[in-house]
Amino acid sequence: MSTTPSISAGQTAPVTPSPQLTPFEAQVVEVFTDLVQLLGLPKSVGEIYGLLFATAEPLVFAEIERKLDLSKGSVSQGLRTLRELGAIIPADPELDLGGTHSGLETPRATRWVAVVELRRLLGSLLRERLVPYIKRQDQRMLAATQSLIAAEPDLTSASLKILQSRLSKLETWQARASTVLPLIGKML
Amino acid sequence: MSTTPSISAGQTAPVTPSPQLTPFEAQVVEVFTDLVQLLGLPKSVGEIYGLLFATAEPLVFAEIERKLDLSKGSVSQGLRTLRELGAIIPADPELDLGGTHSGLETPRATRWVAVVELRRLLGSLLRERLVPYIKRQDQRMLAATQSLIAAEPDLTSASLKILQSRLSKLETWQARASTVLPLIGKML
DNA sequence: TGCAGGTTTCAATTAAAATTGAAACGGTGG
DNA sequence: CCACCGTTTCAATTTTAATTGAAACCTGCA
Repeated sequence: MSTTPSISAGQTAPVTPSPQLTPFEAQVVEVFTDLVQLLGLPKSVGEIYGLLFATAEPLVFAEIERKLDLSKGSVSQGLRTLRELGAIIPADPELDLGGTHSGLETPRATRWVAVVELRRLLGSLLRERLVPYIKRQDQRMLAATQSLIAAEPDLTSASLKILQSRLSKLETWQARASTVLPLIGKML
Repeated sequence: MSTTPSISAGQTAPVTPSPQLTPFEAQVVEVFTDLVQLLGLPKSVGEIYGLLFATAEPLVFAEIERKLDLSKGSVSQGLRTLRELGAIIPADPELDLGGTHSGLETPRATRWVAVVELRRLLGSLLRERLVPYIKRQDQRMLAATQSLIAAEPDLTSASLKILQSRLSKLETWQARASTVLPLIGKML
């Protein structure tokens, strides 16, 4: 499976050593490491997703570890994150059903595949990251409003007016976000 | 090191010192530090914008520095970022027009105000961050496609099919993004 | 019960940002 | 030309986040 590796001299891959990756895999991995950093996730998460995206067959833990030259810790953590985001799924349904039908069954490793449907990815991103964020902000806005009320006597009425209008603007943003985002999630 | 932060004797304010801020200001600042970290910008940028958002009158460099207890460097860098994002503007139009009509004019400091219109903020965020990002990704996708073509002989035709379909899916994402985002920008 | 992969945990380490502060840079009025 | 004020620059530092690797933890099997 490995194309002739070890680029050796010539083009030293600079930032991304990509030791065990084909050029194609390396390119795709780069696409996703970049995307993932835009989203504020660790690079390793992008590498793992990128590798799975660039690979037709499912991969197991150990292959990911080897091809990307990552530690077990990173792979474990990265797979967990991607699983939680719904960006990867086990290739084999959880079935135990077939029974213990062979002698050479060692507890086989989970084989992972990338979820490549944009709607699913965006959907869970919204659900997992934006929605909790908005919840947090709602709390904060409430607190801010109360602080403003408490401060009232200390402000000129002109300032108060302005600040009130800004706060209400913020609340509008919030409201818009918390109605629009779930909607988008549904629409995808 | 420090497993436990070792509270020791210091009465130094802990995580959120907010030394010179009213409770209201502190709350609003928190809202924006959080938002800004979601966007992958430095915290200080959120603090500065939050302070300006929470203040009815324009503020000058020195006041920001003092109220947020930031270094000159951070304030300068933060103001620059916010300016570039179109999130703040000078309160006083750049006018020199009136002429040098007074004797007590020291080179006055720029007074900054927050831009509070969501559409403007989102618009420039799209323009300044997402659009350049998409440009970069376009490049990468091209490279990836070429790599795949180059690798063709090394792949089973089944794998090749799958990878080609994934790539084209990626390209679709890209295309959608690069048409939809500018559109959104306009619509705001 | 013991063993053998496979995976997770978590303190220590390393890498990556962000922040600082001192020095340099205008530009303006004296 | 000089001295001053507001601002920017940038190397050094600090802070924060990601990565590592060894040990613990399953779980099914013999």
